[in-house]
Amino acid sequence: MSHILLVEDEPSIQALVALNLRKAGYDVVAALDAATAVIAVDAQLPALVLLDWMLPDRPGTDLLRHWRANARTAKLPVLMLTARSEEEDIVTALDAGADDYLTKPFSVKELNARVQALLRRAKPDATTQSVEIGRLRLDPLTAQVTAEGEPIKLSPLEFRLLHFFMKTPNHVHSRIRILDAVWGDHVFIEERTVDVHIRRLRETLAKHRLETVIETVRGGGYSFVG
Amino acid sequence: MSHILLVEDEPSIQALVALNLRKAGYDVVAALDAATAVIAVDAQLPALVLLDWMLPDRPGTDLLRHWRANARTAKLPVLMLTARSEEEDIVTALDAGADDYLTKPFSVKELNARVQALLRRAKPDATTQSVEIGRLRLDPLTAQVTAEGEPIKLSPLEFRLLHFFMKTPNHVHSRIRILDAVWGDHVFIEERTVDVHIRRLRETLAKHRLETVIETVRGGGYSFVG
DNA sequence: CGTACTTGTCACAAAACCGTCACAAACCGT
DNA sequence: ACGGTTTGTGACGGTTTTGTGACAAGTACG
Repeated sequence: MSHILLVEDEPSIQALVALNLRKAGYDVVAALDAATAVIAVDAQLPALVLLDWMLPDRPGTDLLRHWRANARTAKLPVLMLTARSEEEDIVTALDAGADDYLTKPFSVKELNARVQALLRRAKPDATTQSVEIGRLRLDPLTAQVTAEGEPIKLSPLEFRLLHFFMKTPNHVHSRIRILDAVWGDHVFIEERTVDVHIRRLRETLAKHRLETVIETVRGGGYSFVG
Repeated sequence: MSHILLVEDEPSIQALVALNLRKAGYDVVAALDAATAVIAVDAQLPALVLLDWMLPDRPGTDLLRHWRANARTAKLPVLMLTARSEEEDIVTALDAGADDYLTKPFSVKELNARVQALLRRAKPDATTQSVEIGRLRLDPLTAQVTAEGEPIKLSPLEFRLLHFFMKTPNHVHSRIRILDAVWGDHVFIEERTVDVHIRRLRETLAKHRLETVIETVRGGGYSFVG
């Protein structure tokens, strides 16, 4: 369920990489230029960015520096894609704050390996790690939720919502925080919509004798009790 | 209430936005150009600035950079208003340090939502440190109170009240002080209302064999004994 | 196309909460 | 013991917050 942003202006490469990453189970958002990439990151912080060295509107390193300078995106894992393996380029890339680089042409296998490595390294915060609390188990990789082995069917949004709660059990989250984390920073959504989705989630969980896991904290928000 | 500075040179938009914000209960100060805005911020730091992209004397981004460079105004939440949704502009705006942006034309509803979100996000975190006194434990992060592990259910107000007492045990607090700290500085509430909530709190705590933790100090107020 | 599913929003219902009052009880100095 | 003052308590009405059912728009998919 990891969110990957691919910033690449060459359509053939973009298609190839996106296809492979999707096949590997990642959620891929593509951007053709730096401006689009900034907006995409702004809307939802991806787990990883694949960033092409050459972009039509701005050098990739420039964009990278921009992200590094911003607190919210400072630790965003970035894998740079460089056309040639010129050492100078690589130095510049790492200097700008790239976590890793890959020179074209690269094999699909190598790409996947690097991506996985970066995601794993960047995750003390388990986003690909499955979470298990009480009788509930949620696996982001396979997008499955089970209660004592029995699968529970959830909509994508409900899944993200539940995942968010299970990542920090017993913590109270305000509706604003929930919106930011589950929907994305820049969405324009009614706070009360959270309530509705909480209800739907509760309803589904209740079918598996889990009616008490999500608790209302009046005036504060909701929390997962475990 | 919250003080908002609106920097916008077009009278029609200024009037519209100001009207709506005032109706929403904000205290709005308007500036027609960058120079006036600087003076206004200098005079009183607003809780939020709505900054137009195009100003007669200076670009809005320029003004924003000026603020960001100054310690006093560095963390001032700024919501930029851009005329067109040109991605280029948005990038520049965020680059200059805008906290959010809004493209004209925008709905009143959306404006309010963004303003509210920014103000809420800017609010300093409430104390998240948990307090433990005797058999009682209060954790603001999870909004839970427990007596030897047993959860105690409290209303939001009771929670804040208890938290206040536990932060300074064995301290006598007058009703006025309690009102200021728990209800807020300038509320118009009967002093005796404190008594009622103390009673309710005591009642709940009594169920957990904690009937003696809140003591009455005749003529002085109440105190938490620990 | 049509169908099933997802998602955001609304309007109303239900529940919880809060402030206040009136009166009872406790306290204090004399 | 007494009058005045302070505090405790039960009850009540109004307000705020949350739950819920319904609906419409959008999406995916055959």
